[in-house]
Amino acid sequence: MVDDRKLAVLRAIVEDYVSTNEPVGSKALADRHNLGVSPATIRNDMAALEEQGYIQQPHTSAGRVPTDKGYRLFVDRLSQVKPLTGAERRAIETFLAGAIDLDEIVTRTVRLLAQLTRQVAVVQYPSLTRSTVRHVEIVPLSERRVMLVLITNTGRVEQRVVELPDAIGDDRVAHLRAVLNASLDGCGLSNVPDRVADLPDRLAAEDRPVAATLLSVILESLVERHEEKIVFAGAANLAAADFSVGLRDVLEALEEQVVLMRLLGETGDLSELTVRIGSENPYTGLRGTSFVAAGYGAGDKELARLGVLGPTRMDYPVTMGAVRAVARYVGQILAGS
Amino acid sequence: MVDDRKLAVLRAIVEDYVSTNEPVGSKALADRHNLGVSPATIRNDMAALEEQGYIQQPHTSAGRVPTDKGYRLFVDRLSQVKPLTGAERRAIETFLAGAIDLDEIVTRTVRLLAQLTRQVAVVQYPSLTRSTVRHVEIVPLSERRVMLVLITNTGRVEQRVVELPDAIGDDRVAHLRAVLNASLDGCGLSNVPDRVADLPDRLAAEDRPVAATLLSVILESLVERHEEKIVFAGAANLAAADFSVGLRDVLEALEEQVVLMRLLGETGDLSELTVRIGSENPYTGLRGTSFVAAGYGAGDKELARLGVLGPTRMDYPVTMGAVRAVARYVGQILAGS
DNA sequence: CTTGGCACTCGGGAACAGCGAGTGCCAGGG
DNA sequence: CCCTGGCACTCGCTGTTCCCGAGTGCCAAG
Repeated sequence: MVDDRKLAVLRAIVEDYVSTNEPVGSKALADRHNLGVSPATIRNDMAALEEQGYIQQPHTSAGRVPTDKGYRLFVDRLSQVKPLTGAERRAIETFLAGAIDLDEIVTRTVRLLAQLTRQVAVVQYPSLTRSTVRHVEIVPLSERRVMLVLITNTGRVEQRVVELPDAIGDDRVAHLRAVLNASLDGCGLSNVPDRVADLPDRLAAEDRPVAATLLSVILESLVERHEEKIVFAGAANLAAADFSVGLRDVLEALEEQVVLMRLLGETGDLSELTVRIGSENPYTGLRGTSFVAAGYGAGDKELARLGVLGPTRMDYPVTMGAVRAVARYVGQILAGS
Repeated sequence: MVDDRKLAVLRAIVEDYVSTNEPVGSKALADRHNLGVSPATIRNDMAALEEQGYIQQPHTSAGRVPTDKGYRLFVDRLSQVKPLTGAERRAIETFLAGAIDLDEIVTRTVRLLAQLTRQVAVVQYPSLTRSTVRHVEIVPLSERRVMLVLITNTGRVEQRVVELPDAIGDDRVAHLRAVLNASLDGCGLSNVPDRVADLPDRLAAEDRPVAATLLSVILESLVERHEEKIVFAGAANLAAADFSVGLRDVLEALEEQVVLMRLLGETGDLSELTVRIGSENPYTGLRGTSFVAAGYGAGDKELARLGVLGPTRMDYPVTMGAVRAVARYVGQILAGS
């Protein structure tokens, strides 16, 4: 039913369509790829492929265009990820190596990815919930106000000003700091609630109200603040790609954190590439676009995800290569810092 | 030469063109505004206005369209800022009041402004150089690594991991922290270099290498890091405005921090509105757009700027009203927190 | 099963005409 | 001196028509 030659035809159609952006006809196929058969034969195969929903005609008597289903087959069985060139690898390395803090790593990554793929890049900040506490700092601002700073092993820093129920001196601050760090150091963020459950009981009575306030702030705003930060870059590339139709919807989707989270969120294994094509996307405004995502992380733990959004008609092998490579390099940088 | 009636005609042209987005002719003007004169008279005035460069014809025998010079005159002399409605004010207030830290204030502000004006909003983070040190924190991570955290009076937190030349114990960390805070507390960031110039000399010899390292990091990366962070939102509104021409250039400009800085940078007085129209913009990609900016700050110090980017054909009075109002509210929020 | 041939379809571009909004100019009137 | 109505003119826009050619589906022969 779908013999090898039909698959070869489908592959050729996808490749030609991606590079020319025009419906591809049987004759052009026979010319540009040496499939060893005549246009007429190709036509028969194309009819079969259309029958099964892999390709379709925009208008009667125009060439064929791959459907989402066709791209899916192409990605799953007909293509292989194209590795980057040496020059590209070196460029990535030097570009990312210059970053000095987490913010800059993420910013540089997202720009790099956008430039590399000439599409829209999306990067999620390393997830709080999957990282561990490296340090908790309490900074007195005035008698009844302190700043809580939580530092994670991924270099992320969350801070928050807290109003205290009692005035508090420097020595008590130091004590609380020591206690908090003793219980939380190295603790996975998702385990924080368990660890601190009985903390107030183990403190002197006078410390309890303050400690309770601080803990509730830590829990509510630092740990349970699931909303991961997501940034994107390369929106200008959208305008260059010709699909002006729906551009507005795509831009809107990009500014909706919720949509981005759903795009990135449904996670596969670390460094597995996820490709979501056209109507497979979870948001109607993103039909007509495909998303290539990968997880990244230090060591073997996936901390967050990143990806590239572009027209369904994109060069999947190249895009997938770029996404995979960048994900790996970011992982290395994070592990090393 | 430019008598009152001609100005009235110009005003009418701008208003009509803004609301209809079509070149406006003499007859339509006479109908929709009661200028008390006939179309023929208006035609004469329009000829004069065109002669002086305030309006122009896209094609022979089409209506007239304001030029940049025409908009400039309109903004300077023919319009007055339109205050927001009560409902809008309340919406701003409640929306901004919910913000918990600086990041969120800025994020909410930029979205609010984009939504309010249906254009692209640009907000600069409160400038480091104009704020003062509230606290310096040194957090030991390991024997030879510490994290430096600088907290400003605007709630901004800058952090950085530092490798030390010597191993250092907790007590020496505490000492350094105390010394640093003693000299820097309340100090304007631009004065930091002066304040710390002779610090190493006043320390014990064993502390000097470490102190020097820390100070150089503070100076280089925290204080002298002039590059202010700038964010934008509402790019989708660009696609809605019909000027698909040049959209790509505009998007590119928005992703260039440098361009944004130049847009915002040339500052007027606090809470003075700055309007830059079309070709007055410092970047070629932004011809065809206008930018309305205002400074904001806590109290009477301008900390940073924010603004709105849209097509030259924008509703200036309304946009200016929104920008001014949001700038004021953000100032209040910052002052209060 | 493949291939060449052939009639058919239809989107898209070129050429063309008519409409109508808008203009500039001019002569007459307050 | 300025305003006004009238009038001829311009020219972009729209709808129509026509033609071309790429591409197809089908069929009969190898």
